Order: sequence, then structure tokens, then C-alpha cells
Amino acid sequence: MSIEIKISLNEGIYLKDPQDSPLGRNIIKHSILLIEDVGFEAFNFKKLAQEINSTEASIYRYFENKHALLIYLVSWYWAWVSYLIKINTMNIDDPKKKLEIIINSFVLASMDNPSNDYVDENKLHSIMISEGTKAYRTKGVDEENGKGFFKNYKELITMVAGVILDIAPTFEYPYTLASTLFEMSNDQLYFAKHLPRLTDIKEKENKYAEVEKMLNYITAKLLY
Amino acid sequence: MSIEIKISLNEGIYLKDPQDSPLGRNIIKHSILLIEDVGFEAFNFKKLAQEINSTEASIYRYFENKHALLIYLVSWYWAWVSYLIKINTMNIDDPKKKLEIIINSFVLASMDNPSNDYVDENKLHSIMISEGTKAYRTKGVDEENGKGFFKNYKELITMVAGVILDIAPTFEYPYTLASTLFEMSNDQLYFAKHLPRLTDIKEKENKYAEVEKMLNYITAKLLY
DNA sequence: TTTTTTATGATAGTATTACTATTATTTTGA
DNA sequence: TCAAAATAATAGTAATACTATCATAAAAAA
Repeated sequence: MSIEIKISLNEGIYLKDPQDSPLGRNIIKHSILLIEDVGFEAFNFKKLAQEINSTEASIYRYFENKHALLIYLVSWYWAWVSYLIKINTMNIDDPKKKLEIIINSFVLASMDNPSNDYVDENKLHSIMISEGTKAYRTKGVDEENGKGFFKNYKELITMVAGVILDIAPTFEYPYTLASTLFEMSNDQLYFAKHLPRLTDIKEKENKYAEVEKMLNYITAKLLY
Repeated sequence: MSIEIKISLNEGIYLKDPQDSPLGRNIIKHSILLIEDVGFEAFNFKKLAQEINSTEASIYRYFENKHALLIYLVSWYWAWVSYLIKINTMNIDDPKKKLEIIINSFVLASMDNPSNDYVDENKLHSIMISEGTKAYRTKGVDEENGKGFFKNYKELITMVAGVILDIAPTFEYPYTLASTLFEMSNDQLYFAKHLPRLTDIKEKENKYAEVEKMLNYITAKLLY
């Protein structure tokens, strides 16, 4: 028995809510597996259709194109991390402790607590690390931002910035620090794996713990 | 009269050195203009050929594909920033002052000092901001890294990490901080322009100065 | 249950992209 | 001035990113 969380995502991202049908959920599930496997550039709806024994045309009824699907996945991730943080900080008052939990959620995201049976949060995290920024680094950002496609990211950052300000009310860069912690977490994990000379994090079992420690150290220096 | 710097880039990136011929230099020049204009996804060799009154086939003699061309541009940028830092810190001994110059070079990169007549460093910087990470966020990273395609980035970061260690020999994260300063500079400028709720930097004339100030503040807190 | 609606599948087709190949022409430079 | 190299012109192919149409199956409404 799994906890069923219905993640709330901006309706404009999809043509038809994939959470509402078996085919839709299959699209999400296997798009994560396939993007992880072949990378976003080589990923396409034809290959995805083959994986799930469906057709290109059927997938196009859910998403306008693979870019929209990526925004969907990334938004799911942002929403999922927000959710994780919310439940894990629910009974916590100390904002310093809260920020530690936030950092832990940025770095580990999924290690535990799979929310449902069609989204593998672990794999989704690794897509986030390699492909995440491609969701908003496009010519269409401004238009898509206008339609609210990145709302989940902004909400997450706003929440984190709030905690930062609770710790240090006069700190001048709460939003910058919040987005930097998120981006750093992904960047440094990516570098550890692929471009190790750009980071001090070593590609080992405990690299997540190392990144966590590093981010905690940095925030402590900046805020305490 | 312009200073002619021959930027040294890994030979594997191109099939034929574009710096050595008028067509090659034209390819570089107009690829920068065109990518800035239409974005990397919509950019292709056919459009580029039209811009320079040449042909697709001719461009393919210089670069295997548009991805290789992006790596070339990004490597140019990394090499250019390294060069800028080198000449601007040449007579400086104080590593703190050096790091300030490094940060200034990360943020402004080009504002002054155009090195030659076919690379517009200003536009190249803005490509770096929007498209830069796409050069190494691909399925081929490991293979390309093996061929030394990202050497210029690593050299830049190694140099900066060295300065960081000169300031604070016991600091545990010199490489992480170096790459973070570089990435933050680009990310925060991008956010200021397109996703302002993710940053404290305001999209104004002096946003570069703001980012510079912010990065100096952060490094000071972490290292001094 | 029957009918109607909706979702999906099967198939086909188009425009664009990302190349490769071939031959002609121009440029360079020995 | 002749040979070699670089570029242009042209054509062609396989894959991609869709769109359209119609058949069928499943779900919902009557």
C-alpha cells in the first residue's frame, strides 16, 4: 500500500493530466527511465511509445512535445522536494534545524519515501541533476514563465528564503542563497560524477553526505 | 589595430581550426550572433550557412555538428576569462585582491577589452549565461572529457582554487567554491533576467556590479 | 443493456533536421 | 603558371518532430 500524493502541477504544462490515466502514468514512468538511459537529447516520443507499447500520437495527446514533458518532470521534482520539506519540518521550530532539513532534502530528495509506484524519485533526481536546467534554459522561458510553468521552483525557493530570513533577518541575499543551495547541490553532484576536477566532492558511496556537510558548512558561515 | 590573441583550444573539438581561415572566423563570428538570436535549440548549420553566404557542407568541414561548435565557443570563453584574469592579476601579490579580480572577470568578462574582431565577447558571455551548461550536460560528457574537451574549464577552476588556497590554506572546498563562483555568476544573471523570483539581483543597468558585490561578500564571509 | 462519448491504437503522411556524397569552381602558394 | 587545397553548388538520405484520419476499445450515460 503506497501513500497516494496527487502532486499539483500547473495545468498549462500538459494537454491532458497524465496522473489521471494508466497510459498517462505509464508515460511519466517510462519517460523517466528512458531519459535517464539515453539522455534528453536522444530521447523522443517514438522511442517512448515503443517502450510502453503505445504510439507517438497517443503521447502527443498528453504533451505538446518532449520539452513540455521535461518541464512536467522537473516541476514534479520541485513539488516533491517542497512536499518533503514541508512534512519533515512540520514540527520543527528552530529555523537552523529547518535549513538543515532543507539541505538534506535538496541533496537526497528521495533516498527514502517513494511517494507512489510510477515515479521513481531516485531516478527523477538523477535526471534533475543532468537535465534539470534545460527545462528553463530555452528561448521560450519568458513566455513559459508567464504561463506559470516554473511556479513550483519559485514556491520552493520562496519558502527556503523565508527560513533563511528567519535565521538571519538582515541577510541581504536570501533568494540568491536559496537558489544557489539548490543549484549547487545538483551541480556539485554532477561534477563529482563527470568532471571531478571542478569539485572537492569525491564520487563515492557517501558523496551525498559530503555535499550535505559542505552545504551546511557554507550556510553556517554565511548566516550564523 | 587590435591585439591578436590566438586562443589555444583542444584540437579534437574541431575538424579544421576555424581561427586559420576567413570562412572559419566567419563561422565563429556568426554562430555567436545567431545562437544569441535564436537560441541553441533552433540554431543549425543551414541557417548559419545562409547568414554567411556559405553552405552547410562547408561548415561541416570545420565542426562535426552544432554541439562541437558550442563546446568550441564555451571553451573560447573559458580560455578568454583565464587570459583576462592572468593579465589583470599579473602584478598583484595579494591573493584577496586577486580573487576580487577573478570575480570581476567572471561577472563582466568582456565589458572592456575586445580581443579581436570576430569574437564579440559580450555576446559570447550572454550565450555562456543561457547555453553554457549545455556544452557538458550531455550523454557524451565522459567520452568528451576523456578527449580533453573541457580542459579550459578545469584549468580556469584550478587556477582560481589556487588563489582561494592562498587566501585560506585550510579551506576545505577550494574547487567547489571556484566552480560555484563561476556558475553562480551566470545563474544569478540568468535568473535576474528571466526568473527574478529566484534571486535578489535586480535586472538593472548595474546588475553586474550587484552580482560582483554579492560574490565578494560571500567569498569574504567564507574565507576571511 | 444499449448507446454515446472518450481514449487509445494503427497507419500514413509532411516538413524540417542533420547529416553525406559528388562534382564544379575558386583561391592559394610552390 | 600549375597543382593542391578550400569552398561552393547541388543533390540526396535517414531520422525527427510532428499532424491527420480512421478504426477500435473502454468507460460513462441513458
